[in-house]
Amino acid sequence: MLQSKLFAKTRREDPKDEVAKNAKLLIRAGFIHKESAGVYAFLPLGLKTLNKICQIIREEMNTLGAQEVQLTALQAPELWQKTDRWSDDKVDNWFKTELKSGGELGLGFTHEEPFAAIMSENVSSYKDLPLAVYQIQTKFRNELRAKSGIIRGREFLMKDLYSFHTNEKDLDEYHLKVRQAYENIFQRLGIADRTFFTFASGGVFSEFSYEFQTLAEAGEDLIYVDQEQKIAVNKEVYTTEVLAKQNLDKTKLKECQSIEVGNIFKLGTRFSEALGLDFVTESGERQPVVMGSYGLGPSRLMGVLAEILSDDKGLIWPLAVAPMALHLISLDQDEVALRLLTDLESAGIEALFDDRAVSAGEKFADADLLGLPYRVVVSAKNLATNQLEIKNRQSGAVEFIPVLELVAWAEKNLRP
RNA sequence: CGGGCCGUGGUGUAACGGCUAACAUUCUCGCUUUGGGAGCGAGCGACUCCGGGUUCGAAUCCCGGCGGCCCGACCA
Repeated sequence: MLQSKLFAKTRREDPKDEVAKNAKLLIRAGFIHKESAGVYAFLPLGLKTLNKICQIIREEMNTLGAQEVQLTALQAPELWQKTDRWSDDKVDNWFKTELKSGGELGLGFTHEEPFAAIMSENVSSYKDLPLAVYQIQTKFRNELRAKSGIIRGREFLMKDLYSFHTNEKDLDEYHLKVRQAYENIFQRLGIADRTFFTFASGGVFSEFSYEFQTLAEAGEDLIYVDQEQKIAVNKEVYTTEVLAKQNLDKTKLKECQSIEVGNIFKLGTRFSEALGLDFVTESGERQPVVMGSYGLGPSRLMGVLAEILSDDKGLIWPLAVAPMALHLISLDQDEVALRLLTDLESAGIEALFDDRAVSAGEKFADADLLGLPYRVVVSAKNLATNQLEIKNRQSGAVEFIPVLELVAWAEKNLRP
């Protein structure tokens, strides 16, 4: 695609109303637009990256056998009153609105209730279980204080998976599978080595909940990491008792700042009992369904990537989620570059060609800021020896290849 | 929700209570230039967040509102 036509302009300076690195960089690079505190729009490049993150999550969810659905953001009070989560005293981050026809609706901040309710229409026998459904949907939370750019917004994208089982044991087994799927996702996103399965407070549902915490200086959470076992304990449950229970040696733990990128809750029968979600067993008894829920925030993940994979010049996207793989820069060699772009695109390789009439320095600076994985320079100097220069944004490594081999190089190096 | 700081062209900043609100950048046009945000010239672009007050006179002082950021609290 031609950069001159791209609806996104880079900025030279940091926005004054942001402190978080992820927001500063994403705004400067034209990936997102700030609408108000904690509310961000996704522009073409940002949306491409967000969609790629979603697609990776989707593939792993589908591999698990979960089915994708889309529930509504608008929520009627009745369901939530049954589980005692409608009142502002119980849940303080609802966005609620009056209906002109009378009555009230809220914007969903999570979806245990509607999922349990829908399932009660579809599950009646042990033969219907187990079952897992998920959605990737915008969630709304009326945070008292939004902060950290797109890492903690009032409107954000969330993948929420819910599983339904006949018994706890089945839930436990499924929980391990989801855990593996999450590990796969973090692997593909390039943050697996710094992301830890973490024990956290179970809140009202159970003794523990489980989180996935990614180490980052900008993190809001404090966790205690056991590097060998790749396990951590959130500060909120960091007690001698818990450590003993999880077989963790206090002297081996390291205190780290981190960002919660995913979570798993064993819900048990809290929601199914309240909402009448039950099934008939083989022996003809009626029992409540056992539920689990599993969250993952695509937009937050994007913020985390911006936060930890960037440098002082700008963003650095891993190939798997970069809006495009290649950034073509022409130094007064637009014709050749344009032909290369056409060749790449007809081979199905996404590239951005900086065809703007600006100085070389500005093109380089912007390429660094946008952070596409590879920068290809087409210049008279290189063409004199019939070569192109390819620079890896992350490692800084430079290689030269014959002009005619660009597509072959791309097919070899840019395919997942 | 408590505490602190702050709201000036698209962006980033400046301006003692007093001239036509200044500078840089972006943008437009022309020239020039192309290996790290190059140069010259000419332009476009702001009722200084909103409402009230003090004053001969308010971007500037006072009050209220709204908005932003940070610390804390909160965070299925």
